Amino acid sequence: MKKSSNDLFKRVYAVVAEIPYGKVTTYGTIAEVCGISSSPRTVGWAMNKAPEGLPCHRVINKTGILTGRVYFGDPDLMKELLIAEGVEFTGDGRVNMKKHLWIPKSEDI
DNA sequence: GGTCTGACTAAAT
DNA sequence: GATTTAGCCAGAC
Repeated sequence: MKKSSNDLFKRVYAVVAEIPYGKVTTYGTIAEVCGISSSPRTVGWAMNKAPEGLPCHRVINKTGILTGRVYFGDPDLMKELLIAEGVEFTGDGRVNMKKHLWIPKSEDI
């Protein structure tokens, strides 16, 4: 009975689901908390299959760019959602993670 | 069962 | 300074 990987997915979903309102995080941060700091791709890939109700729009890349925004169905939907939550954007179209970057805790999972 | 891709990141060229 | 490769984990074909 080792579930091996399924547990990893649960961690990723748990972290993303714990992102507070008006906050954002990065794939690398989530991966690090999940214990796979070397594979942030796995986190993003999990987002691809993320179930509904998961605020995956609060998960962005380290540059602050809304990656995978097209996967929402509307390329601007992701940005609109963050703006609606009070997240600030820079003139470059990037998220002001300096103020809204939220770092989860492994003990919180 | 082997191969490939994938919403990332960092280092190397 | 910008582009490309390499690394990693897990699922889909």
